[in-house]
Amino acid sequence: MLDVEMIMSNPELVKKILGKRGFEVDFSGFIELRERRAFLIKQIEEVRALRNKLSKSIGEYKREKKDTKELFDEIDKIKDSVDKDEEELGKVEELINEFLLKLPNLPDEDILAGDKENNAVVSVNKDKPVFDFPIKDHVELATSLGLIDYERAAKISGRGTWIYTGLGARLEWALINFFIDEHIKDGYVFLMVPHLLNYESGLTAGQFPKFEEDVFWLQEESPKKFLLPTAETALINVHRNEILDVNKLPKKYFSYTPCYRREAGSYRSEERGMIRGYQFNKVEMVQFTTPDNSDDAFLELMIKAETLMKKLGLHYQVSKLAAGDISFAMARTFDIEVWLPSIEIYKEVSSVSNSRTFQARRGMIRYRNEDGKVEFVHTLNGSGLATSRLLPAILEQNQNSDGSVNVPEVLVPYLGGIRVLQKVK
RNA sequence: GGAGAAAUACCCAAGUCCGGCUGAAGGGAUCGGUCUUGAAAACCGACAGGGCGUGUGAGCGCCGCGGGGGUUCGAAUCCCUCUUUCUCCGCCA
Repeated sequence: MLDVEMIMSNPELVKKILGKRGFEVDFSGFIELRERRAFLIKQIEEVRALRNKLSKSIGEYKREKKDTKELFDEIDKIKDSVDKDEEELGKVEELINEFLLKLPNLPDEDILAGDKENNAVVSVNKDKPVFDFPIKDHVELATSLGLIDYERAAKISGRGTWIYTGLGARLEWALINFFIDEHIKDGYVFLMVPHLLNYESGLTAGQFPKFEEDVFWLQEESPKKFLLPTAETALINVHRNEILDVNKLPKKYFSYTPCYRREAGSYRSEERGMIRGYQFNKVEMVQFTTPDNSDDAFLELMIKAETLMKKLGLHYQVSKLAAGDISFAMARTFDIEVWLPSIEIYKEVSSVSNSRTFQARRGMIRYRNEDGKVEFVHTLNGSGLATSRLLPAILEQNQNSDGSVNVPEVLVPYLGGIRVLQKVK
């Protein structure tokens, strides 16, 4: 949610900034609605003030056993005059809200306008791995090493799914455990959250109303619930409708959850295997901070995500996303993209974002500053990391000519000392 | 899944039967002070927050007793509805 005062005081500026995303708006109708709202509120409140005064007098008169006829006559005069205004106000506010909920966040000043093509690589880790043998893609590697079973997954569920089998499951779990341990070391609080969330949570996180079609809904539940598309949706809502103590900020959380996404129509040919599925694993970090601390928090999340990648020894690049590629609720996003040698493409394994006050406004997530004033927190999130996408990259980047795969050093302890994934005889 | 009870401020809790002097008793916590070498205790004092509107401002007004709706001149209090929590029964990892 954007700041209404900002829109009202400088609609042209807001329009211009949203334009960086390629988002077209016309605020003229909105401004009229806001003006109408102010007018109606004034009318309604005047009548209510009078009515309250008279009602109070009736109470007093009755106690003193005085005649109240005069007061009732006066009240009769104003009795129904607010009903119509109240009804109109309700409608006006609904329209205002609807409009506001459709506006995406304002990209930060340093964010480039335009779409994907304006994403900028800001750093690269390690050189591209070179192979002196014909390489295999992760589907081939995972299948031949007995790590993943796609066919049986299709049997028990459907397309866009897979089963981690044996060592494959252990490798995936090793990644998750490694990340969990790293985050705990850094002082982040581990939360295990519900996977079924209510509408309000999706609204605060910024998924709704625009992306209601992108998540899985449970038909039977009332009120309706959806499967979380990322742990962020749950984590961000932990402090919804709360006023936090400034001394307890920043709050740092992380969670591991599967992420459930419909991914309707988004499948591309190179995304076979585990690159895109209806369910994938991800460890997610979230911070609630004061505005002052928000840029530092962003940097911290970036460094944390990158550190994990470096420890895994993978070749990746960091992209600063252009305005049009930044998701709806965010003001800035940097992606960490891992190299997949088989398709010669970098694929996102982490997305670190700052929503500034966008989510906080939607969810009324606030804090009391040193002066006792209540302000919105900044909310940030970052994957740390998407394990299901990492596993293919590890297989492909670490493959040997005989079809075996070297386990990243940091994962060896989590795999009971196994250093090389080899074909089972 | 069935039956019942409840939701009041930072926490506990009264008020709800019988609508008006209740934007809400009392206690705790917190903050400030007295006392003390310091602390504790005791005592004194402060303590509804928040949203919205209006005003340069002190302020004034509107809305707030789980959410939404209704009855009424007037609702914490009466009615409807939803949500959540607790207790008991059933089922179950």
